[in-house]
Amino acid sequence: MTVGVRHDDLRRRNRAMVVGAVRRATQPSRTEIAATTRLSNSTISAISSDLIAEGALVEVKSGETALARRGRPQVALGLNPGFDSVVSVVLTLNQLWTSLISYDGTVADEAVQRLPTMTMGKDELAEAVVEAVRCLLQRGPRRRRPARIALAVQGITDSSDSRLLWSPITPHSDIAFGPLLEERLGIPTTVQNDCNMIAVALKWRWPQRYGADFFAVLLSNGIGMGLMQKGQLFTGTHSSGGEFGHMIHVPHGALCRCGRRGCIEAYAGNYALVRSAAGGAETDPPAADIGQAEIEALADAARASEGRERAAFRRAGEAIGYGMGNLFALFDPAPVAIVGPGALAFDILEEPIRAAIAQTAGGQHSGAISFATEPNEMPLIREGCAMTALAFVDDQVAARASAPAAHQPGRAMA
Amino acid sequence: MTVGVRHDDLRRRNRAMVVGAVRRATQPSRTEIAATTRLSNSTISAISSDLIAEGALVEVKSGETALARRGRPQVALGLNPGFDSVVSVVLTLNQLWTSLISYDGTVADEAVQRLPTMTMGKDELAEAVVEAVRCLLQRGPRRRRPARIALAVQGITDSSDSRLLWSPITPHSDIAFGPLLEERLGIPTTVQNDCNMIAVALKWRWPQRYGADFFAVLLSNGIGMGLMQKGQLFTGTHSSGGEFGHMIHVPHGALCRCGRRGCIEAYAGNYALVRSAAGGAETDPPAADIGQAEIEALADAARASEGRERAAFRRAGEAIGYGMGNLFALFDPAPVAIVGPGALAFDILEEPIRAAIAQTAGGQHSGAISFATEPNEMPLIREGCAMTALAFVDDQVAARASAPAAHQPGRAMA
DNA sequence: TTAATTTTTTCGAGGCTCGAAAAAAAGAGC
DNA sequence: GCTCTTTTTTTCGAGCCTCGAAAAAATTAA
Repeated sequence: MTVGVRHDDLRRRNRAMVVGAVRRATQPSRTEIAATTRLSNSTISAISSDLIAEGALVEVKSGETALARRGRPQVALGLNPGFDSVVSVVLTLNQLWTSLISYDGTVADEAVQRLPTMTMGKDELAEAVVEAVRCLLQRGPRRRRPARIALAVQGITDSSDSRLLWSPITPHSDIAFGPLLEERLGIPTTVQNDCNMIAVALKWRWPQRYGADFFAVLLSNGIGMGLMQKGQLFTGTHSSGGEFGHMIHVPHGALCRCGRRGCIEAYAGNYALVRSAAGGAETDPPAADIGQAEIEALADAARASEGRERAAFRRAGEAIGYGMGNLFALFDPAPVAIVGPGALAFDILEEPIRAAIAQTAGGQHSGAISFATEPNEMPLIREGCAMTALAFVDDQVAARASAPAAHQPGRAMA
Repeated sequence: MTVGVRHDDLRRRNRAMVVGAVRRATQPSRTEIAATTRLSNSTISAISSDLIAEGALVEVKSGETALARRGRPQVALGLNPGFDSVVSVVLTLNQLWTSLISYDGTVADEAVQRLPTMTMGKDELAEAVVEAVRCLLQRGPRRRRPARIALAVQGITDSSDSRLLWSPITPHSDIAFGPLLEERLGIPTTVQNDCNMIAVALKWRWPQRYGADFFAVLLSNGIGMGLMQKGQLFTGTHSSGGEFGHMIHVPHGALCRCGRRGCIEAYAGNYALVRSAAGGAETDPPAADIGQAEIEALADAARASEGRERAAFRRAGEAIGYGMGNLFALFDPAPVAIVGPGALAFDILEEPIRAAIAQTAGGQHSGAISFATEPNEMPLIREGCAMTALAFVDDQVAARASAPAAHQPGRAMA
């Protein structure tokens, strides 16, 4: 913050507080908002009446009177679903999910399609995304153009959240999804890392479990991580950062999908489990796409008896555990969410993970570290993506200095 | 930020901006401050006249007219050295440095003493620090009590910056320096990690080289790191964090001073170099305090010919390089400062460090990463410590709502 | 129907920043 | 030495913003 705070910044921030309070709480009254924001009732009254006049908020007449108390009943405020909308797009290996989200966060429409991402051309892939969004927007009732698109992809995005720098789902690099979608559809677009979206979603869904500090580790074909630190989503300085899966576990170690040697992913990714359980050499080339069934069969075999499968999971757990220990050395220990297909094998992974953490700087707290599992990552990614897009709209709403109110009768001039 | 912005926060922030601008720039004029803060001239005028009335700032009559231009000459504003003072204390293995710093950042007095930190009792050590500060304060001319003490130590501090949780310079853990010094001397005290202070100092000294993002790696008997990310000093959530030296380089690897196996320090710390060059086993117990001369002899031997010494430095560089590569995977690449005695051997370390980084996720930029060396870490630690203490005073100054002005004539009431 | 209670709005006071104008403090030119 | 020009700094009124107190509104309890 090198720049001074001007007078209008104050209003903007307090408007953001009010919108944020309404989004976080479920239909709070003005008095409740005043309590959580610690602003005075008069300020909340002024700001909320502005926001209602602008159409962002609505007074909700709850049919069931919440609590028949004495006194003037509280008036619940809610987000006006029709005020605006956003699009959340999730691009995974061979699949493309699109959702239309109302301003209040409800899903208005949704679509999934298959897409051969690995074999498509660069432009072809980008155009497919444009087309999918266009299709989604055209098939519903006639609506205003959404205010924002958020696109989540596995891989590395740039710091301006507009480009996909690298991803395992496509052989192409540096795809400018942001500028392209903006040009073709006229909608500002951000590109986000999928694991970061998982972290965002976890915080929204279970704010008491996933508070200011936690790790979300995605165990799937690749290994990803999203990290909340001091209440903020952690990102790199030039990119999405947090490339946990490609931290080096063993120098000169197993061959990774990324071409390097000894990455955590090269021990804990699905392809690594298959390679290791099959008794292949660590330098055998990684398989492309492993089916979920194959991994489950491996896990069952590992549960059944000692053998190559169990050893493979042990090596995977060790890689994850040492990696997490290194994270703890940097960030300090925090709760961990194990997300994705790998969560189904967490019963086999937990012991080696904890054993490895105990060997690291985070080790003194090894027993106290809480793990939770969440096998299905897709709903989280979509939800995080939607909330990220909505956060942009909320910022815009907060910044919109009490709208010019042109052609808007019923509003007295001061 | 869950709490609303009230009206007085605005003034507080803008006062902080002005104080900060004066501290950063060298005696700027009001107009220059207005330019850097983007506040209006009237606001700067009002705030700076308040700050002058309160005694924090002074108008500096520079003997040499900076630039004989036409028009009313600018009046330079400076920090009033006599306004307040702070104490910076640096506790290292067997040494204790204390400095009295004026509000303008100049060193008013300074003292060093030897101290057998490894053999002293817990209370004894703490009392020695109290006594050293008391001694420093008593020997000069009679002054007001300093506003703040900042204590820098190698090791891990807690998140409230008041306790030393663990340190290699003493066998004791969890020493409450903060509360103790505050109780005994009546001066609020913060305890800080030494490498974090190095990072702070680098940013103050060479803001263009060490800007918003850089790593400061201390190579000494132990391995430490301070990290600036997005303009902020990086710290853990419960502790000072950033324990680079105790990230695991090789699982089940060499024995570290901390008792664990395979830490980066166990390959790159002074004791590790000596152990490795002597042909000792990786599990040989680490030596306590290695003299600087011994390391320089090792480095000379390594420069002279291929052999065990050169191999030791190569292993050290590899450990550092892989560790930095892992940092780059999380934070993204950034300039690196190699600080401390190890900087003198950087000519031998650079090649293996770069080679290792090239094997990691940060590898694509391996050649572009800039290294700078700074062999003498003590001045940096003391400087960072002083600036940290002064930052607290600046915050207080900013928060002090235009002082009651009691018994202060010559100030018209509005 | 009246009293009590709680929420929400209204209103004036006090602060803060800003732009414009005025004041201040120099050099330039004659 | 005097006036004009230029630049910095201060002054002053306008416009916002938040706050506390009081008023208004909307309900239950008696």
